[in-house]
Amino acid sequence: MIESDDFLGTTPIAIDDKGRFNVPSRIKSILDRKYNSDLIICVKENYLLISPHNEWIEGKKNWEKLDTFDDDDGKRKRMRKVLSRATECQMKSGKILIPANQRESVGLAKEAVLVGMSNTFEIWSREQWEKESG
Amino acid sequence: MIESDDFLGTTPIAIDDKGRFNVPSRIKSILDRKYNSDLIICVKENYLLISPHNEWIEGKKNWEKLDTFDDDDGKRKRMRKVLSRATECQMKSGKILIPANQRESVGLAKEAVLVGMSNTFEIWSREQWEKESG
DNA sequence: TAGGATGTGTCTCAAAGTGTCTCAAAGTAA
DNA sequence: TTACTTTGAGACACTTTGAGACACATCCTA
Repeated sequence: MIESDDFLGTTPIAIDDKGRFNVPSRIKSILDRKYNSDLIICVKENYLLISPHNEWIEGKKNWEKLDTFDDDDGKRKRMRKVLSRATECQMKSGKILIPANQRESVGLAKEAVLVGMSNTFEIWSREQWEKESG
Repeated sequence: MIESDDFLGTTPIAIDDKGRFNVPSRIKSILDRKYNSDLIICVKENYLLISPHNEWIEGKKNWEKLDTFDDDDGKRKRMRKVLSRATECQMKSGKILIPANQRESVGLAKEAVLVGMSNTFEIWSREQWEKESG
């Protein structure tokens, strides 16, 4: 099957009682084909940002250049905020487990939404997503 | 048969109980000849916009690059707006399936209208189309 | 070392998606 | 008109997907 290499679209997902969700088949097939099961989860303002590990490494090449003289109020501050709460994770048995503290950080309950963002994807609680998109 | 390379005209189509429609032969022959079966469906205000995947890739070349740490108000938000409303799909067995949530987004029931728009085409519910064109 | 919280593998069943056939209607050529 | 071809709606059986359930594993702390 010929498919695009981009994460796209909005898919409602259900988070189970252990904090996992089934990776939608469209997303899973892109991970299988273009990347692998290794992922990085970042906590952003009101959603979670999930990158394939390879994409993370790519991005890192850019922000690693940030030198020690950058002032503390700008980008460095934002980076610290994100990196300090980021974790590695893996897709296992077609599912992704979101650690409890990250779920709490963005108020993820059972009903959630996965939003494709080209080379990464985001997980929103349904409430937050309705605010964002509505 | 004289064949144009452009999607043109207005064709009534019937959406079946699973959410598929038969691609009108005029449209199908343009897809077969000039493009292929890979498509992108975008949810617009009150209709769906379907582009051949190639056309989408062309547009994508101009996109901004996203950064893990960028603010959520700027380019990320703009990009999310576009990407979250797009889904890729394929014409299969001469039919296109419109996912349930996209059908709901624009109120597509059984009676619909396909409108050619040169290098893309649109799907309207009959009611919306009558408002738009009438 | 027992018991809770967290994390993992696998199964089931309904819903979503897919391939193919039929038949009547529309279109086309002689 | 008549005979032949193409088209499109519907039917139907099959496959894939995803939510939920459940049993088991691991880790931590008391």
